[in-house]
Amino acid sequence: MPEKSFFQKVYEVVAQIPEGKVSTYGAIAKYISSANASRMVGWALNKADTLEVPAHRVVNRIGMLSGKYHFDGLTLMQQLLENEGVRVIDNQVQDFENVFWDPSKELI
DNA sequence: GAATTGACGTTCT
DNA sequence: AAGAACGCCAATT
Repeated sequence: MPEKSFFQKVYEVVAQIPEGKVSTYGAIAKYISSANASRMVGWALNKADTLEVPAHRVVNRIGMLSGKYHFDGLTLMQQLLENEGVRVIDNQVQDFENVFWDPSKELI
């Protein structure tokens, strides 16, 4: 087995984000490659469309649902988060610090 | 096969 | 303080 690719690591981390919590592209990217390869995280999630990856739990650093346009509906991402207990108003996560899930701290 | 792009973030000017 | 440029890895054209 070759080493896990960047994408595969992204899937692992994102898949472990607990309900009611969200993470950021930068945090995940930094946790994986120790560099701000945040764009690749977005790419990975774009390809992860078919996979069972909670891409809706990943937002940008300001807690904004920047990738909501990649979901079926314009409010699907927001609805998914609200369904998990995350308050989202106008494509922005409320209490972002409170629901922020840092892989480098929470994940082993 | 080379150039461009892509759900972002940091750094330089 | 605000805006522009660069960096990261992989995929698409």
